[in-house]
Amino acid sequence: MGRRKTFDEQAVIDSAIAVFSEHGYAGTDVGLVCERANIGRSSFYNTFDSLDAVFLRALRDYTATGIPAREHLLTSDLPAPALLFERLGGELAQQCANEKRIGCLSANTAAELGREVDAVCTILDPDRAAWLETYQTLITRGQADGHIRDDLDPKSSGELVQSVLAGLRVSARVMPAEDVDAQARTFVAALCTPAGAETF
Amino acid sequence: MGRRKTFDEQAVIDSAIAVFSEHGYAGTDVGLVCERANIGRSSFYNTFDSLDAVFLRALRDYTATGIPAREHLLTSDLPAPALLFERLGGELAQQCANEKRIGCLSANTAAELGREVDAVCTILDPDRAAWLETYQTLITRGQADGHIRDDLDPKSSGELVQSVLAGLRVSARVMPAEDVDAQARTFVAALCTPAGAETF
DNA sequence: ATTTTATTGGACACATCTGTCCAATATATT
DNA sequence: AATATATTGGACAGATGTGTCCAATAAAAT
Repeated sequence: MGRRKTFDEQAVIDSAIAVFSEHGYAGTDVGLVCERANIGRSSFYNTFDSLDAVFLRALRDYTATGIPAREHLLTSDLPAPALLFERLGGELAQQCANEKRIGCLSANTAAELGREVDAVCTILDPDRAAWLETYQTLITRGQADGHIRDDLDPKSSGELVQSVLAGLRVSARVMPAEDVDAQARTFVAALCTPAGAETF
Repeated sequence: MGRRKTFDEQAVIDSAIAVFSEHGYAGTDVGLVCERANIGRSSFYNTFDSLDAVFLRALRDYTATGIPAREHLLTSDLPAPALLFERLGGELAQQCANEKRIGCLSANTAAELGREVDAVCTILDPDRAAWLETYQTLITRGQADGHIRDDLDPKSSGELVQSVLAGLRVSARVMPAEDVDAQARTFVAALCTPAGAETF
C-alpha cells in the first residue's frame, strides 16, 4: 500500500457548501473552494470530477441536514408555535452569528437559479416538499390544539412559513439581528390565537 | 450636425435591469446586455463607462420606480389590508406573468451581495428604509381602523412585510403562481382582525 | 456633395477560469 | 530499502470575459 488520504473528502464538500453559500453558484470558482479547504487544485481534481459535480453534491449533502431537523420538529411535544419560532429564530440566529451573514444554500440556490437547471430541481424539489409537509403538519396540529388560528389555510400557511424563512434570510443579510428576530416573532404571533401566543 | 443617436440610452438601462434581474450580478456579462438591447459592444462602451457602472445605474433607476408605488399606497383611501394585498399580490402576479419568473432587482441584489459592496448599500439602504416606513405607516393606520391586529408591533410588522415579499419572490421562482398568491392572501389575513379580513 | 457625428464589426491585450498533465515530493506498507 | 499511493506546484491549452482601439459604414445636418 501507499500513502493514505490526508484530507477528508467530506470536509472539502463542507468547505464547498460554505463557499457556494457565501458567493453563490456563479460567483464561486475552484480556487476559492481549494483555499477554504486547504488543498491544492490538483488534489481537488484528483478527487472530484468538476466544480459543477461538487456543487451538486454539496447541495445534496446540505439538504440532507434537514432530515434530523424535520424529525425533531415532528416528534417534539412542544406547542406548534414554539416549534415554528424555534425553527425560524434558530436558523436566523445561526445566520446572524456569522460575520458574513451567510444564508442557506438551498434558499440561495433557488433564488439564484430558479428552475433553470434540472439537476438542481431534482435535488431541491423533494427537499422543499418535505419541509412544506412538515410545516403543514405542525400548523394543523397547532390548530387542533387551539394555538394557531383556524381561519388560516394549513397548506398555504405551511408554504408561507417556508417563504417567510427565505425572506427573513434575505433580510438577515442586510439588517440587524434583533430586527430579524423581532420579525420572526411577529410572524409566528400573527399565526397564533391569543392563547397560542403565550406558548413561545 | 451629424448622425443622431438611434438607440435610447434609457432603453439599454432597462435591458440591463432585465438581464441583471434574470442572471444576477455575477451571472451577467456585457454580451448579454448588448444582445438584449440590440446594440453592438462598441456602442455600449461608447455610451457607458463599464458594466459595473451600468449595474449601479440600473439599480438606481430600478429603485426609483418604487417612488410612485409608495405614493399610491400612502394616498389611497382603500383599507390597509387591501393595499397590502394589492402590493404583494400585484408584484408577485407580475413576476409570475413572466415565463422566466424574473424577480425584483433590489431583492435579488440584496440576497446575492448582502452588504459586501458599499456602492450597492448606498442605493439599497435608503430604498429599503422608504419601503419599511411606508409599510409601517400602512399598518399603523390599519390598526387604528381596526382592520389589523393591534397586538402586532408596527415596526417589526412593517419589516416583516418587506421580508415576506422577498421570500414570496423566491417561492415565485420555483412554485406555481396560484400557490404564491394563496400565500400572500394567507399572510395578509394573518395580520388582520376578523373585520379586516373582509376588506380584501 | 460635404461634413459631422453615430454605429458597427473586428481585432487586440489582458485577465480569469477550467480541467489536464507531469515531475517532484511526502507518507504509508511490505 | 523498495514499492505503492497521495499530494503538490507549476505549466499548459482552451474558453470566456473586459475594456480599448481603429477602420468602415450609416445617417443626419449644412
